[in-house]
Amino acid sequence: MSSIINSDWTDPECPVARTLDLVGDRWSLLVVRDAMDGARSFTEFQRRTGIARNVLTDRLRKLTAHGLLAQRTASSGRRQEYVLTEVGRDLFPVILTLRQWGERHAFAPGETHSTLVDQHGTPVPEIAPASADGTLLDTDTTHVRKAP
Amino acid sequence: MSSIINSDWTDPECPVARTLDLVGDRWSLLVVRDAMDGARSFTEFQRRTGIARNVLTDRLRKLTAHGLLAQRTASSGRRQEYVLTEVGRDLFPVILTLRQWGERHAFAPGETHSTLVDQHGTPVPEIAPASADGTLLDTDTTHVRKAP
DNA sequence: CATAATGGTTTCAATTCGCAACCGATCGGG
DNA sequence: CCCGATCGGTTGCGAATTGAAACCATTATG
Repeated sequence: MSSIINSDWTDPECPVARTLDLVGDRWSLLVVRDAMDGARSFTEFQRRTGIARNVLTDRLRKLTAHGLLAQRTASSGRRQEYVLTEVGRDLFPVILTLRQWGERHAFAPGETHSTLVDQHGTPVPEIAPASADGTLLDTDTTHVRKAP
Repeated sequence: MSSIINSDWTDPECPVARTLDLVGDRWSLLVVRDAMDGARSFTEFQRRTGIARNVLTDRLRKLTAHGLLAQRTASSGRRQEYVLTEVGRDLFPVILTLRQWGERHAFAPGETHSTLVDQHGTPVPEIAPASADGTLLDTDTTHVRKAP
């Protein structure tokens, strides 16, 4: 379908661009979202995302090739399953901030949506980026320093 | 080029999916990244991202239509410019977590990359999602609760 | 006035995507 | 053990999206 290895980056020195080169397409992050919420099998990913099967094949392979997913034999039986690696699980803050932005801006007031809760059923608080001294940070108070 | 209004969501009740419906393509988040770092003009976005001009036209229009960018007349002169709205600026945590994941996992050890710093030039600390009581949260300690 | 830059639009070829059909291997029930 | 269902894909094809380049009207600029 398409090449699995991607070693020419859109913008090699920008970490944002590199991340998007790896997971910044229409479906990869939804696959990761579902993996975080318990999906392991091809069919389960397909059912949850609604992605076309050939495209899912491609995405699972790419995510695996890039080390975000691992394919291992299911505990019982011979079936294979896809599980998040530590690298893949580390996308948690990305999925969480996407979720929180969506909750704030992509729903009409009063419209219901799913929520992320912790083990006690308590909703996860909103992420608020802050500097080391605790002051809140945003676009106006930060800037990119180019690599040396 | 393509329809500007998007009112049939991939997965209507999931905020992650809704956000990705709005900005989850190859280029939109890079446009937002550059807008956060000072780009305002068509040419400047084109130069920084390297995106094809017709696609850039489409993305700027979509981001504007969805309220992440606003098109206003530049302070001096007659030229137009694109600026982030409050909604667009609120993607800051998303861009930041994408950046931090990239820094951790998309660079070889010792490879240099740009860095996000605050007003004092101090690097922005890593985001660590935590529950209200302060315990760190990750994929294993949270789950999605479906809308009621 | 000539030239260049800006902010696009148009055209066209190449990729990518979505859909449906197909397929071999396995599972599960009778 | 046989039949049907399920799993995990692959294949083929038409449609949609993208990328590259050329073109163009409207300002700036020397």
